[in-house]
Amino acid sequence: MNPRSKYKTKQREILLDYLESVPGVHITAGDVCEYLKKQGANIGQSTVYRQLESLVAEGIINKYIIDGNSPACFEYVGTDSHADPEICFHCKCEKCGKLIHLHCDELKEIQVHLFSEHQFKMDPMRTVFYGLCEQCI
Amino acid sequence: MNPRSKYKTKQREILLDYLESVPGVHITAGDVCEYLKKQGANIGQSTVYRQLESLVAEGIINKYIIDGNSPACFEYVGTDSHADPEICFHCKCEKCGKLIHLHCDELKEIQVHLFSEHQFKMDPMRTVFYGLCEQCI
DNA sequence: TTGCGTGCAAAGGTTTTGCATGGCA
DNA sequence: TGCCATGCAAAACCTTTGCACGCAA
Repeated sequence: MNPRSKYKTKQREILLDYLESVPGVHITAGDVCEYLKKQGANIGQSTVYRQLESLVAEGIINKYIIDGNSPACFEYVGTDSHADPEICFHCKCEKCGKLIHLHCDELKEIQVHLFSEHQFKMDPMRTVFYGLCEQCI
Repeated sequence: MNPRSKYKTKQREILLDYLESVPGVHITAGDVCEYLKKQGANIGQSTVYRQLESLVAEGIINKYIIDGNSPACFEYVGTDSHADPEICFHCKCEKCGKLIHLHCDELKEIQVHLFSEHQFKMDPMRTVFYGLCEQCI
């Protein structure tokens, strides 16, 4: 469950606090660095990238790639992995950036289909549907 | 429809011939450059990138962004714009990194479902299913 | 002749990595 | 004490851009 967070460092805590304070907002690694510098917490950019990578692996934040050349976006999604057995799917609007959480049984059939027909075990936590939301269509 | 191809240059023709010869295959800009160099057709990489961009805009090839850091993938889809463009879905193995592309009608129903039930217009070009492939399960 | 396409090199920006140091447990 | 995390700088990487030249129409 916690592939990387063996140590609880000051830097990790600061970073996590910040991400937690802006839920539902997508932030780039550069944004994080800039913000931290303003706060006087001078954390190296390598650390920021490495911690973000860890947090993604732990499922605490999500990583979104909207466009190949723009920097990746991160977003806090919480730590309640143990409490929620419900599988959650994500839709990300490419235009306004909105993240939509879906709890839909029908979508679970994708998993079944991919597994039985294509021998691919899809991971709903990591998979994001990109497209346009209701308002942006 | 043809935003850029005002001139029909030798380079464009060579590039298009190559792409046309490998339909349904994912190719990166780097792959193209390497192949062309082997063939003795020394086309500058700027030209490759610029032509690929044009061809995407014209709808002759598709561009897929699988992962933020890996290079973008291109795929020939043909010039018959009136015909039904073949939609391609992608599965990426989180373990071995293998990319599987699927041409599956059943998966198209996801699009329909997401649109009719959740008012979300999913973009297959950008959406990637993450999980584990047959060998890595 | 006109001006788009090309090619080279260099820049651009994001992310990763090497290595010595520092800090958590 | 042992090992992981950090930080700095530099590298790596893909892609874009500036500019002069060449070529299609």
